[in-house]
Amino acid sequence: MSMVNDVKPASVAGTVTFRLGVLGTAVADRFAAAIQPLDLKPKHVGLMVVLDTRGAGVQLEIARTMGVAPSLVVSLADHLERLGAIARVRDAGDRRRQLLSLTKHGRELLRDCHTRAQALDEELLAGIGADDRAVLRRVLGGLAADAGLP
Amino acid sequence: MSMVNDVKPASVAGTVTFRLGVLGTAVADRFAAAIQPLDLKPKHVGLMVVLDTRGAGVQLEIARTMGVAPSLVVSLADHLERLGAIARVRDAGDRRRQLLSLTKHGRELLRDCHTRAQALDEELLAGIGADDRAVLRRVLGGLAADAGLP
DNA sequence: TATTGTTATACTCTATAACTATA
DNA sequence: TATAGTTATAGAGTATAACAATA
Repeated sequence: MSMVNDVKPASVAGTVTFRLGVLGTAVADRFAAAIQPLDLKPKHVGLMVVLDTRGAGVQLEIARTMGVAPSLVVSLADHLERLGAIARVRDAGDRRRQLLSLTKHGRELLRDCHTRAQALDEELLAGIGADDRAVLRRVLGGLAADAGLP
Repeated sequence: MSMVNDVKPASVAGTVTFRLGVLGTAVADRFAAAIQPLDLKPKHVGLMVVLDTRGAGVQLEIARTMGVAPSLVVSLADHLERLGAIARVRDAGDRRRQLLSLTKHGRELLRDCHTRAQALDEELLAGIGADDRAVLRRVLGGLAADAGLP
């Protein structure tokens, strides 16, 4: 049996739902500011992460994975293509399909995003001990997996 | 010394920054759907939480606490006032100021939001053990406090 | 003149719907 | 006729700037 009780929060402010929502918004804003010099927004990074995780993909499937409208994938991909971060190639077997894949430059950009995100992690987690950090990473990873996110 | 190493994630997808951003957005969307029947949006709840936590307050200060523009507090407060969730009273000492405070109905609404958020917590944390839940709640609370959030 | 709140306006993000090309 | 992608349009959310009332 556990030494730690799962005490329910006394107010909405203490729920994981509310806290994740508020913190997520604040953190996303800071991440957006950190990657602005790269001419990227969080959703661009999200698309690149999908390509990095699942390999090259077709736009409609990427839209489903990201939980956004297909038309949004078009504009995100347009921008990333202009930056030289992704390549768009027609599927020879079905010429309606566009296959998106990360370029070398795209992988470099993603690496740069990683560095910047790690710097924000350091600020964010400055007051958190190593054990708690590890639990946080593991639990957030599990929640993301449950939600079908990369 | 700790038994658990603070292993750095190998890609941006594994950073706390990225995961909080993505999860926060997803969770906020679900919370928004859950409170829609109450004619509330997450920012309305945020404003009520500020009033519940810090007591009655002046609009400009509330805007700073929430990290939003003062003009947004006007429209949020307009809506909450129409619902009968808050009262707006002119400060007698400085008649420029409006003092916002939760009404009885506002506290009831907040209680209802709490119930709905707890239900989402149960879904969200279904696969997480009690110890991990407790750590998650504590760490998220700490991060929120560090960020000056309620 | 400075400050609080409000109103007017504009911008960003994103979705829905119409359209094109291919199957 | 159905599907992948694109373009056009519209709506939500929010900020900035102009304005009004009070200090």
